[in-house]
Amino acid sequence: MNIQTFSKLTNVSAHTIRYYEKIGVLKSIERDSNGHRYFTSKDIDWVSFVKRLKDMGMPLDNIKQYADLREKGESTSELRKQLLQEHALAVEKKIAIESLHLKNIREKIGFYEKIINNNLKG
Amino acid sequence: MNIQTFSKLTNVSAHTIRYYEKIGVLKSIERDSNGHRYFTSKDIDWVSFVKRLKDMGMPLDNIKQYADLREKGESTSELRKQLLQEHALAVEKKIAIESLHLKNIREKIGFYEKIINNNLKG
DNA sequence: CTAATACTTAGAGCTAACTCTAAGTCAACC
DNA sequence: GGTTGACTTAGAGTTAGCTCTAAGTATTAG
Repeated sequence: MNIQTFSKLTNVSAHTIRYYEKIGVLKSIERDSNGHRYFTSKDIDWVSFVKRLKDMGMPLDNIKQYADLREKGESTSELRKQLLQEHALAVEKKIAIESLHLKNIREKIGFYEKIINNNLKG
Repeated sequence: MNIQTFSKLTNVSAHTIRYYEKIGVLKSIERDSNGHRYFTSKDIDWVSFVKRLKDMGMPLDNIKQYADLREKGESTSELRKQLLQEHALAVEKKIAIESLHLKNIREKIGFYEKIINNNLKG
């Protein structure tokens, strides 16, 4: 498929796709006789995975590292696993912190409810 | 206290504190006869709250809105409560999404473990 | 009195992650 | 055969949130 179709299927703009290729997050994208990129379903899988990592707050730099390892083949499985494990831990911490903040905000909301109730009464 | 002391106590750089004042996130910071800012414990409380909102992913623009309402006094309590409630909901959604992603990543890690075990076995 | 230090301001610079522009090539339709 | 439209590239521009610089004033220490 061409870049437009790929862009629609992945929900990533053509600009961003070229950018990802430039910085090495997308690798070995093939070209046709015109020099136009063409994409396969494997590329869709990879971009979906990249999006997941991004959504979890992994910077593109780290994602690129992962992509570099992936390119080197199966011997890097252990390293890639480690990268994911480190990130999973970081996400767990983030969720824990956010939950704590959420609790604090809920308390603040409770505080506002008291004020508002008192105003209504008094 | 002066900006350096305040910076140390809040863990926010003096540059950032001036920036926050400039964009309206910090308001009514008083000045001494030299025109130097001086801060009180109330300012510490407010900056701590700002940091909490930021840590939960609220953009400075929204925090400024909140600060604007706060400046107008108690009549804006209901609006501020609403702002917080909206954000609390957004954070809940974010946590839910991150938890789902985490689950997916854990699956991927399990997949790597299988590959690595198979390789060891031969 | 001079040097060091803390503050002031306006505004430039930085980083991440895009996002867009300009200039150009190439194929396809009428 | 011209023009429309999709693609190409290098590189500039954008946004958020800082972060730093330059130029200047005021206080303090020796």
